[in-house]
Amino acid sequence: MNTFAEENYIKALFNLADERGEVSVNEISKKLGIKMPTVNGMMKKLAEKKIVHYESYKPLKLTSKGRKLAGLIIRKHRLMEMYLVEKMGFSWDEVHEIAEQIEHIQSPKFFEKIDELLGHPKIDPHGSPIPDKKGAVSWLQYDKLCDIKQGTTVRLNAVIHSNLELLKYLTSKGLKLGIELQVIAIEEYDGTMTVSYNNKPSEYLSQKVCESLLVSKVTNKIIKQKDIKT
Amino acid sequence: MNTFAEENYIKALFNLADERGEVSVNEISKKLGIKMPTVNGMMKKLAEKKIVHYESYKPLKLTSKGRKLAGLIIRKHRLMEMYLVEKMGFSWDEVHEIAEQIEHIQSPKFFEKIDELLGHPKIDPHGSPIPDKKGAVSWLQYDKLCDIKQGTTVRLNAVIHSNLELLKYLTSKGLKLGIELQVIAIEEYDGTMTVSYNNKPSEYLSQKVCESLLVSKVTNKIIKQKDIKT
DNA sequence: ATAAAAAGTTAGTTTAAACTAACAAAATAT
DNA sequence: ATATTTTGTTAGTTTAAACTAACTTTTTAT
Repeated sequence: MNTFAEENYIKALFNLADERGEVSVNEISKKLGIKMPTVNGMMKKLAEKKIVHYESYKPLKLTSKGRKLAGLIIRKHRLMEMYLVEKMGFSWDEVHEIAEQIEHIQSPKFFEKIDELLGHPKIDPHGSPIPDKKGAVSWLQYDKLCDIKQGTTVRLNAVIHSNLELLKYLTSKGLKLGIELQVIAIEEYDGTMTVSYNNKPSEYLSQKVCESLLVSKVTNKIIKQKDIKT
Repeated sequence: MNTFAEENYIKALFNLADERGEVSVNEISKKLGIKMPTVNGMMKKLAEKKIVHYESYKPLKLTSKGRKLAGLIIRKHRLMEMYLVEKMGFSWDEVHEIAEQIEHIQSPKFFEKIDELLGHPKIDPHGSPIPDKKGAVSWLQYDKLCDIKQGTTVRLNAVIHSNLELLKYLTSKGLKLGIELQVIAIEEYDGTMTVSYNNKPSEYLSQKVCESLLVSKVTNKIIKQKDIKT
C-alpha cells in the first residue's frame, strides 16, 4: 500500500503529464508546494517501487504500474465528486476539496457502492472522464474554446481544471456543462471572445477563460420529415 | 489541527474511559496496538496541547477540551455510520471500518450535509448516541442484558461495542435493534440466558453476548378502551 | 561561445511517530 | 514484609517526509 504522500505525488505525475507523459521535478514541486529536493527524493523512492521511470536530469514518467495506480486514485476522486453533486446536493465548485481527502480512503466496497448508486457514470461533474475499475482512462477528444473559429456553435463539455475561482466565475455567468455557445467574434489582440448562449445577446469571455473550456462542435442535425418515424 | 495519530489517541482515551474518565497507558497501548513508550510520549504531547491531564504514574484523563475534541471526532464517525446504513444500503457490520477512516476528514460542510440529509439523527446504527455539534454526548442509561432478571421483557436498544464478529453473530441469530426479548431462564453456572423473540420458542445467548447487549425494560402499556381517542 | 539563469541533485537537518532496551514505581502474591 | 509481576518511564534508534545549503547539469540569453 502507498502512503497519502506517495498517492499525492502519483496523482501530480499523472495530472501534469504532457503528450509524451513526461513531467519535470520542478512542475511537481510547484504543483504540490513541496521543495525540489523533497520531490527528488520521493521520485527515487517511487522508482524503487517501479512506479516511475527515473534517470538523473531526465524528465519523469509514470510506468504502466504507476499510470494504473494514478487512474485508480483519480477514479475514487471523480466518483466521489459525482456522488457529492448527484446524491448529496453539493455544487460543482464545492466538491474538489472534499474528494481530495476521500480519494485516499481504502475501501473498495465503499467506492463500488458509490459507482453502483450513480449507475456507473463515465464523467464527473466537471466533464472529466472517470477511469474504469482497472484504472484505465478513456480520453475524450474535445477542443479548447479558444481554438474554435468565429461563427461556430459548440457545446460546453468540460472544464480543463476544476479550479475553485474558475468554477465560481462560470456559475456567476450562467455557464454550465451541456450549454450551447455561439462564437460571435474573436478579438485578435487579446483573444477575448464574444459569445452568445442562453438566449443572451452577447457575453465576453477572456482568453484565460476560453483556454479552460472544452467544447465540441454542434452538428446541426436538421431533422427531415422523412426521417421521423411515425 | 490534530494529526490522524493524535485523533486516534484522543478517541481511544474517550472510549476507554471508566466512570471517573480515567484510562491507563497500558489500556491505550493494547487498544491501539502501539507500544507503551510510544503512548507515553504521545500523552506528554497531548498534555502540552491541554488535551489530557498527565502526571507520572497516575491514570490519564481527558481535559474538557479533550472531551470536546473526542466528541466531535466520534460525531463524525457515528454520523457517517448512520449515513452508510440509511442512505447507501450498507449493513451495520460493514460500516465501522469505513467510518474509522472518514472520521478524520476535515470538512464541516460534508458532515453538516450528512446530518441534514439524515434529519439530525440522535443515535447511530449500533444504538450509540451521536454527540451534538459542540461535541457533547448525551448518555443513554440502558441496562446490560446480563443484569436483567428472569421473566422480564426488554427491548434491544444498542450493542456496547461494534465488534465485527459480534454484529455478524447477532445478525445470524435474527437479532437487531428494536427487537423485544423475553428472558425465560438464566443458567447460574455460566450465565447463559434462554430468551424468546421473533415468536421463536427459545434461543440461547452466552454471557459474553449478554454483556454486550444494552436493553431497556418494556413497560407493557395496556391500552384501555377509555384512553383511545376517537 | 560563453555567461547567467533555471532546473536538478546531494548531503545533512528536523519533526512526527513508531520502535527496543533498560530502569523505576506500583500492584500483587507468597 | 518481601519478592515477583505488571505497569510506567527514560533514553536512544529508525523511518517517512519535510526542510536548507551547497553544488552540478542543462537551458537560455547575450
